[in-house]
Amino acid sequence: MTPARVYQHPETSEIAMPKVLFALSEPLRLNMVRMLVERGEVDSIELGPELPRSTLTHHTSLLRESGIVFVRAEGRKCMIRLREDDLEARFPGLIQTVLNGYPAPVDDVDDVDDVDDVDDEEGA
Amino acid sequence: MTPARVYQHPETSEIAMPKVLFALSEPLRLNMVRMLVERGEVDSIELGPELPRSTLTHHTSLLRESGIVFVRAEGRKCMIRLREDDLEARFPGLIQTVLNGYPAPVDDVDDVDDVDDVDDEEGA
DNA sequence: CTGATCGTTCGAAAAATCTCGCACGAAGAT
DNA sequence: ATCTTCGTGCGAGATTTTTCGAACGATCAG
Repeated sequence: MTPARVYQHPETSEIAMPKVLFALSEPLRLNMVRMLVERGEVDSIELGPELPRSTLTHHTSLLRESGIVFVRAEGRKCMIRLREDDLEARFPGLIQTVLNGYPAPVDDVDDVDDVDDVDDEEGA
Repeated sequence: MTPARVYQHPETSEIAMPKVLFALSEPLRLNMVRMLVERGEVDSIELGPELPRSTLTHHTSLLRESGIVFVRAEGRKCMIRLREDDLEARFPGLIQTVLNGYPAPVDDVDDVDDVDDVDDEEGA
């Protein structure tokens, strides 16, 4: 099992607030982060099934390089998950605070799984 | 006393998370926000004494248009303050969470008192 | 009034970012 | 082996952002 593709990740201490905020400042990436919070580790393609592959790689790379997500290769595909512990250690409450202030797009209604590992509700 | 310059501000409900995050994603502007939290309302020039005026206007305008600050003309100069209540109502805890994760530059030593509380009276 | 200072706007130039087609190597299926 | 699918890197083009000088009106001191 030699990992074919190796991904570079910043150390926890290297994660910088401006880079993280910039990564989160795009609705596309912010929705990706929300999905990661809700679903845990996901196949990269789930983050943007209708995006061109090179575009998707661009956004996932940016999320990875800013320290928001951890990426690992599994066979052909790559699995992506939020660096929850690292982010929580470095910027406590940030992700939750941001997501609370950014309503999920209503057009996404296909997640009917019992996903209540995330805490509490969103108002309005 | 007709206000010479009038500034457009987004309604509280119009303040959008992506725009706010983008505005905060630049160290320059993030430091401005920190100063606003610490000092309350300040003369715009205090936010960047060494910046060209047009550059300063650019950044303060961006902060204003994203809903982060309130700007008012007073004589020749313009006074800027954080929209604390509006931001807190819309994105509870966001500003504090972000600033907590972004250490102040040690370069700046003219900081008077230690920053322990921020929700206090700081009026001029 | 004159002169100085301030913030804004315009314009242009530079830098960064975003999008996406294409070719390539790696991995799985047959 | 071949064929297909996947992610990545490259390159180009488009869009956005950043910077800052110059000109202008407004304000204040004299």
